[in-house]
Amino acid sequence: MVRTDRPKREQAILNAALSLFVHYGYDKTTIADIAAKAGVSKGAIYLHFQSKTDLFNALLLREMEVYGESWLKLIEADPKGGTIGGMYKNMLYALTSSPLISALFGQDKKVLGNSLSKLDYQMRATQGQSIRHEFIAMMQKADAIRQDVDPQVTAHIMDMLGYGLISMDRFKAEQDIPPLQDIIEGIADLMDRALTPAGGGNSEAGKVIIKQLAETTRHQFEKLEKEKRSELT
Amino acid sequence: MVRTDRPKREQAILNAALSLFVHYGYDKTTIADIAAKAGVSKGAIYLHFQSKTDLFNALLLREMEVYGESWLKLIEADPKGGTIGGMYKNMLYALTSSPLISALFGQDKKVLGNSLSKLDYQMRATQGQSIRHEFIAMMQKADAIRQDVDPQVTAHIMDMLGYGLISMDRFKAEQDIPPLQDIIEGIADLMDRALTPAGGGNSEAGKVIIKQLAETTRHQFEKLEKEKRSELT
DNA sequence: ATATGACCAATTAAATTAAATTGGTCAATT
DNA sequence: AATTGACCAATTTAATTTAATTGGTCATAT
Repeated sequence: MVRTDRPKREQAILNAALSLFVHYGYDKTTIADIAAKAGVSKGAIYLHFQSKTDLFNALLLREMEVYGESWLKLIEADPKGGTIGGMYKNMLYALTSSPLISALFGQDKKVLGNSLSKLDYQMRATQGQSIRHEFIAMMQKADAIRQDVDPQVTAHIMDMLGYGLISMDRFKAEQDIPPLQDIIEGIADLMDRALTPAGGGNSEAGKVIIKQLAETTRHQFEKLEKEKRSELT
Repeated sequence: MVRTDRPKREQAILNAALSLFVHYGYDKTTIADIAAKAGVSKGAIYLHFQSKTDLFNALLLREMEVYGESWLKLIEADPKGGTIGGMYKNMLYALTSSPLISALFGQDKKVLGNSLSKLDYQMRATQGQSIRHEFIAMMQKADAIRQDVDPQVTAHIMDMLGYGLISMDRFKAEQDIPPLQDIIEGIADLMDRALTPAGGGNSEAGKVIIKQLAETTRHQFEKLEKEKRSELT
């Protein structure tokens, strides 16, 4: 059939790949599996992607864009989006809504497999995802975070919580972990109480910075992926 | 030599085992290694311990006692030991000062190896170590923690931070991690600010509960180990 | 033009065998 | 009575071979 439009089928392939990668991991998922699930032939995959790695990269790029977009949307919609707790909450929600990004962030060996974990994917994820202390400093300058906290330490603690959120299941039994939503809300509350300046701080200025961060992060992701793609030609 | 007194040599063996286990892991450490390092013969090890597993259990028991003791000592000495942040800080300090307990708590595969991780060591460590929500509830009753926090969630967040503290190095590069002490102090500060009731709360009552907790934990450890030892006879 | 799937080289996994290590014992020694 | 270290069965690790899988191609079909 000549009528199948390419973009649509490309998305179908990526959708198939996403669910298979997340479920069975990169290594255990074969091109044939993806083709079958997407309802196309094996050869067709190679009409869209140069290689399996390239396919994974493309998927990652798409998911990162989804992640960035959903984060931005949450920020826009949230009246409390300008506080540090609100910002963090939205980030975590966005993060947990994307299983692939979560897997990357949590360095899920099962999903990443061996061929991929050797590459610097988790490094890129870490760089892209972890809270930069410069951001905390900016929030301080805008009076959205108390002046007397150490940006480095605060950023690191936030990283710890992000990491813990998606990898505590390796450590605790499922039934001992409260619902994800409750944890996220709890963390946000904790952050707000501990880090908001006396008097409430400047939530409006905070929102501007946060939106900036979300956009920068998104661009960073795109750039990283574009680079990777071209370098693998 | 008949003159070597048993307790002293037993400690020497445990000391040797500790450093070797932490350095090379359980599997890669042989009885012969331990004997050599402790300056005794291989056979002598079996004059003190029934098996390698038994030796490990004995070591664990000793280290848990050290941990419990050092925690209690820190609580006693700390004028702020009655606040939730102070309590947590002391717990983390005690934890990080014991490499074996840390390895267990962080489920360090390298240290625990394969033969041990199959056993329920980490489960026991988790049970013994993680913050019980009942404790949070007690602190609330004593007005040492705000009434309107969810004990389950709060306990879990504290677990996340404890876990993150000793396993973030798997995730972030060494140079991106602030000094341990700074992180611990930062967490303690965060906890205090977010969880202390308006007006400061009742720090004295808190201290009593915390001391109770430390002692209970210690007893729990002992009981668990004693059980394990007898059951392995 | 597009799409397919049989086909292949190359990698990976499984099975098999051989070699080395090690937890634990005990006769000999002090 | 206490301690040792050579010794052994049993398990682990390493090496080797064999079998299966899979990423990627391309002649053929639509």
